[in-house]
Amino acid sequence: MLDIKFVRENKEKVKENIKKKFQDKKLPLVDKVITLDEEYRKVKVKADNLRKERNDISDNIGSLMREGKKEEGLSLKDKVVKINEELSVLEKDEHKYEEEIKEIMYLIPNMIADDVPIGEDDSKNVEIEKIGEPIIPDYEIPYHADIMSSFNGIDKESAGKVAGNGFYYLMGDIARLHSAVLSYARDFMIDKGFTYCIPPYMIRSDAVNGVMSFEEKEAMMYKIEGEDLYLIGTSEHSMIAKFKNQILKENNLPITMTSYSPCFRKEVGSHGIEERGVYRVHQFEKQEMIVICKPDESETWYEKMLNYTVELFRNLDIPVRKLVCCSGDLADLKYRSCDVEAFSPRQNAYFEVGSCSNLTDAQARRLGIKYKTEDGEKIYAHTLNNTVLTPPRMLIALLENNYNEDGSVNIPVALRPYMGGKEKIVPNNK
RNA sequence: GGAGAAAUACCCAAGUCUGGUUGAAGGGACCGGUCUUGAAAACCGGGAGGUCGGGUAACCGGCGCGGGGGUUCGAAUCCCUCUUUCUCCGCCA
Repeated sequence: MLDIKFVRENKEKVKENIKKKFQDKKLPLVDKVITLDEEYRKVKVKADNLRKERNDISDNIGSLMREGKKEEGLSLKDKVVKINEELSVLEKDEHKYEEEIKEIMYLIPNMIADDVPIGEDDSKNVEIEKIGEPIIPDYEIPYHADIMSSFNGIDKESAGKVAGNGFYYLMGDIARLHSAVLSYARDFMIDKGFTYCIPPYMIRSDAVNGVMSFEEKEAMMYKIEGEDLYLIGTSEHSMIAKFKNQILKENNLPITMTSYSPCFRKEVGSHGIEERGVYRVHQFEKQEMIVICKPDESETWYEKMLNYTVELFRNLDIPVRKLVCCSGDLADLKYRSCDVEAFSPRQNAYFEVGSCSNLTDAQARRLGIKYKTEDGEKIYAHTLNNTVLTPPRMLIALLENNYNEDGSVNIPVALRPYMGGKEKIVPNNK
């Protein structure tokens, strides 16, 4: 969400930005919101003046009553009644304009960084760096679900009966590996100075509306029947909403937190749920990192956060690449974003395992997250979020990159303490 | 889940019964000063948060006492509703 004043003063820039994002259908909204804003301010001045008049007369009545001049006081009532009649019309308009303006402001995308590559969709995303040497062994790497099966580590059939498509049972070493990577990720981020947090897994509608767009909500969020509660799609939702309507102290910034949560997603839309594997599912778990900082620090934090993810994957011997999101693939609140993709030796390709984003002050303005400077000035903070890692997707990368010809899977050194010291896990039938 | 109490500015807190000179007493913290080698204490003085709007500006105005709505000429104060906190009971991992 942009500042309406910014839109007023930078009309062409805002339009240019919309074009860059290939959302030309939103172009008329800019002029519309500027007109609405002008109308709104006109009405507000009128209404403010009337309210002033009403307050004055009412005060007057009060004084007269106190002095015992009851008749005189009561005779002024009619005036105020008339003012109130006039006012009730204006206030309706005032309210209407406010709502309309807010609605449009929610639709106008955040300004994107100057160096974001221009492109319509994710096919135009730009690889900027590969880290780690991809190794494709001369033996075949099975599909991840088949690797898991060989360990008796997955049961999607039962999950289908119990919960439906898009769910899974993980078992034995595979389940343990799942917990191990999460624990490792947690400790990794704690070592980077982040505060570990376990947030609510359900949030109210006002929190939901603060952290995401209406379309996102419809496509992602599960609602609890009969309650004003939604299952979170990522802990970022509860973590950022935590600071809603708060004025933070400057010396408490940056706030750096790493949160764990299960994530629930309807995955309505383009891709749908895949039949066999655990790549796209309704429920998964995630270690997340969020930063709330001063505006001039957000770009530095963005780089740092992105590199933390890369470092973590490298610690687990998984080759990755950074893929910068192009303008059209960037969600409306984002200033810039970069996906981290892990190498799949089975497909000889990279696949998405995380996403790092700088939302500048767009999310903070929506939620009212500010900080107070030493001079007493209140400034919207910048918010950033990034995936640390998400099993089960992480398990796909881990299993494929550490798969041996005999079907066993090596455990990276960093994970061994979380796996009872095992150097590798071996399929049940061997 | 049941019964009761409460939410006032950065913090504590008066005002709510009995609506009007209360946008809010008092204190703490804060800022300036006196004293002091410096600091603390004491004393003197100072301004009060947030947000929207008008104005080149000085400045002016609206909203605002947990959120939303209502009654009224007028609401911190009365009514409804939601949220949160506390106490007691029940239930539970």
